[in-house]
Amino acid sequence: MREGAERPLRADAARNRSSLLAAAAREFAERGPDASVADIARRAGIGKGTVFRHFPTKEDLLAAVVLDRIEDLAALAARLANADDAGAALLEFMDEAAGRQQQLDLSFLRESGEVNERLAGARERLFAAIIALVERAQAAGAVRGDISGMDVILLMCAPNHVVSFVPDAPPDLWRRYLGIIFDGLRPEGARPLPHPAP
Amino acid sequence: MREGAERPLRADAARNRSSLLAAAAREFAERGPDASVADIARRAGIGKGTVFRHFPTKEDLLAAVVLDRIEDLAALAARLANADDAGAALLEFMDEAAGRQQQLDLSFLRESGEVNERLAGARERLFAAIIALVERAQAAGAVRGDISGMDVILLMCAPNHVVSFVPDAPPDLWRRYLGIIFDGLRPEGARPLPHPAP
DNA sequence: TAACAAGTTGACCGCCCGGTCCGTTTGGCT
DNA sequence: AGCCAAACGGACCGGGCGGTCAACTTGTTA
Repeated sequence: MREGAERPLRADAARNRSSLLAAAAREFAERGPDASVADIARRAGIGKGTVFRHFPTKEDLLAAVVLDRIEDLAALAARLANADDAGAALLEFMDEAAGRQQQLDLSFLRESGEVNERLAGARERLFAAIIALVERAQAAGAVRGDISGMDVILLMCAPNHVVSFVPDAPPDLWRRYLGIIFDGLRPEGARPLPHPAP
Repeated sequence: MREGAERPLRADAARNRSSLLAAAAREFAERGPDASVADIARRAGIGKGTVFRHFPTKEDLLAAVVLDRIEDLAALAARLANADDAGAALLEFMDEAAGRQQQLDLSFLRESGEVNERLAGARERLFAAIIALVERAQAAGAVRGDISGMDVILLMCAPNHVVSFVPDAPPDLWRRYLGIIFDGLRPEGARPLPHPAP
């Protein structure tokens, strides 16, 4: 049998796999990366052993969920890459990004970075797409010049994190903080920044 | 024996208590609120049982550390309350706040909120002082009008959090993101915010 | 339909954690 | 010095975690 030739999953296995991924996505989103495998399995309606048959490690499961998110965001960024209003495109990207990954914050940045080959690749593609969005927005004069793409990547999820501390937050309060942060990215009234970008 | 009349600690107990608090502060700052009690005890050079003699619960220990931070910040805010330049005072407060509590983020906002009476009181005093700083800065025209004190409280620690995701971050990279966020609080170029303050 | 590989399962393992307990040590008072 | 309450410390406990395994079930293929 060749390396790349993967035999198709059995029907029940494929069904279990997809409900497992869905359950893991919900559970990680709600409880963070420390959600227990047993809870995820229960939520997916499968046994704990089955989880480890599909993913050798909890970290691999998390990486699979994160990979989905990354590819989702990369597709979004690609779709916005040629928008007419580059500034609005960047804002829309940050808005959608924050909205989609409620709570599953930047863990995809460092977590399992070297563990998973595909994940590292997808992350690079996402980063490149974001950087392109930022540079177009800068060229259009919608974003200050002393900002790097990495700045946007880092600030992207701050709204969700910030909101996670208010007890009964309305579900779109994060938009308020995205608004504030995005205003900080605008050229109007920008002060020189005290430290170079990473 | 009266209620309020607390007998003084024995000399060794007082010594242990303070080194315990110091170790806990360092350990919580480095590893987050999930730092283990055993590690803290080892770092303080005392037995695990001694930790629980001083604080009945790990959460109480964390609350004590957090209380220190809160009172520290409240004193800072009080010192800046009458500064000449109200805008600079607010910026300095956020700068110092972010700098002092490297990584021990906003947990003090919700964690152990109702557990500890003193902590809740100190938190209210800190909040009031921050709100006063913000209102003075607004009156001076240094901060946009549609911002509440709570916004500043929530955004205060975002720089630290954001920076915690970059692998080998220089120790004052957070200043960059504080700069961006603070620019977002300025009146110049502010767009209307999409959601009311909490 | 018969037979087998692929898939499933929950009991089980080792580990680490917060918290308890009691035998031991030690500082303060007379 | 001698006493004792206060303080100490580490073995210990119960619980939950990630991960394993061998017995069992099921989809697929001929």
